[in-house]
Amino acid sequence: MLHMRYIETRLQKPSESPLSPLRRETFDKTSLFTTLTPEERQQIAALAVEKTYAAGETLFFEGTPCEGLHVIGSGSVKILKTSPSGREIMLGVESAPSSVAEVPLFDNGDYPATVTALKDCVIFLVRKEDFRRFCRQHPEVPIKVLALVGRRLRQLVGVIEAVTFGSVRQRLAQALLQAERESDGSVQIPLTHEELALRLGTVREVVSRNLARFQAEGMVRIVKRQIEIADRGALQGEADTEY
Amino acid sequence: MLHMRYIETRLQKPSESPLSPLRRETFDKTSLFTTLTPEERQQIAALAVEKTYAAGETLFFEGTPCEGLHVIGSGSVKILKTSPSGREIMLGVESAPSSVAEVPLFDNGDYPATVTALKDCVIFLVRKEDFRRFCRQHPEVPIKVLALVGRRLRQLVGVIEAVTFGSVRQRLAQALLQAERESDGSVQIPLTHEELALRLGTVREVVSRNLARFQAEGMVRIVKRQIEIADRGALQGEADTEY
DNA sequence: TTTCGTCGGTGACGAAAGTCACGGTCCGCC
DNA sequence: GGCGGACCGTGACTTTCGTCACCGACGAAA
Repeated sequence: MLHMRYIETRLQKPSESPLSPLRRETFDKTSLFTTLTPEERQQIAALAVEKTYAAGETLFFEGTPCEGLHVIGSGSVKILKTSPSGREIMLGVESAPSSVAEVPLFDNGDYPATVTALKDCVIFLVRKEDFRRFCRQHPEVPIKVLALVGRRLRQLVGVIEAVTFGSVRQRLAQALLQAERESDGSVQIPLTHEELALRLGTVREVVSRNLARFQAEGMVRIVKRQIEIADRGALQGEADTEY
Repeated sequence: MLHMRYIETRLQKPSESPLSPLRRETFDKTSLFTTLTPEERQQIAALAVEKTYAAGETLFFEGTPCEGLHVIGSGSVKILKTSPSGREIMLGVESAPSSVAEVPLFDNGDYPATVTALKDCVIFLVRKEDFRRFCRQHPEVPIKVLALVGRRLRQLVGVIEAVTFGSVRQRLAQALLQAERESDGSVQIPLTHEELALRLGTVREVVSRNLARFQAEGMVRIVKRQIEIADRGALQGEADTEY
């Protein structure tokens, strides 16, 4: 079996050249591999190619063929869909330790969405064939992938609900609260109006106006072009208004 | 091992009481189980509970706990999300032989959406624990589930794109073409304006007006309250207008 | 045939979102 | 300090949606 030979040569390497701490740590922590033994995690970790992206760079575009599983070692990324006229809508955010592009690994399609770095990122790319082979040898892994994909699918359903039945005002409130959570702890929102608009699938002006309303109503404060949350409770109420 | 005892008792039944033709056929045809041997398919088939639903009945509601995998033996269902104010948006359609509710099987959450029968249906319900146990014994199955969930995830991304960037007019054109495909062959669309509105996440009046426009433009004909497609090409063009 | 319930058409209106345009503000850099 | 680029605020306008209201058309059942 040629496969076996190939795997063995790849898998013996790590004992000769030990894995970087970040690489080891990443594969230890990411949810997909928690059921494996440390040795097995090293095996899969050794297969990955390390890549780095600066904030703003895009990892891949929707509609292009899938290279493999992108495991996020550090930093965070956003998953988004673009329209030809330059608008965008954000489908989700993933931060280390996590992964993106699980879906096209199994249905042999192209990437369904674009992914770009929010912060500087280190990504470990496990090639499609390597990952699928690994899955065959470790049947627990696809189960974990399913759990992850399930979570993402739920997020998507939430987005659909918000876009279909909700207003920009509501989605903005949600986005502000989420952004606050992402920027762990600080009430400051490190996003421009334009960036918020792209997350929401709308345009800058609409975000500006809605933020102005929020400020007038005392829900947010804008000092020196910095958005900060003034009344989390009120915003939360706005966010989960039932349509 | 208690598990083994349990499974054995369940699995011996079929040889004593043979499975119904529909049941056998369903599990032979549905994509999740194509990699199994006929005997294995019989095992899983034997675990299922048969249920029937009349058109319009709902199989389960979003937010309620997941019982198991719903395999569609005959008929078709729609997957949808509702708003408290009575609006709906359709996330997808599944027809026999297929299945719904794969996701909550693996992430232990509630159903993410509601599913109701479009036509009279026979459903085979495989209880969650049974299915998960079966997955552990047959690692090919989760892979197939992943492929299916992947397809659904792509559909969802498509819906998001359509509602975020598109107009009702465009989505209506898409829905008409899709409905035509579902009603295999006939140009007649067996849907009321209200039903179309619910599929699109809008309201009846808006659908009526847009249909009237389509008719004025010669894309559809409405005779005796029956919508039929008059100019498929033009509709298709309308449907995939880039935003 | 009458009746009643469902479905469809349409006008009037208001609210929200998107577009265009332009001027103002902040901030880093020469 | 002044320049320039990115970012923000806002007015004016259009279009699309959704809502309300009401009437008319159709068809099944009495």
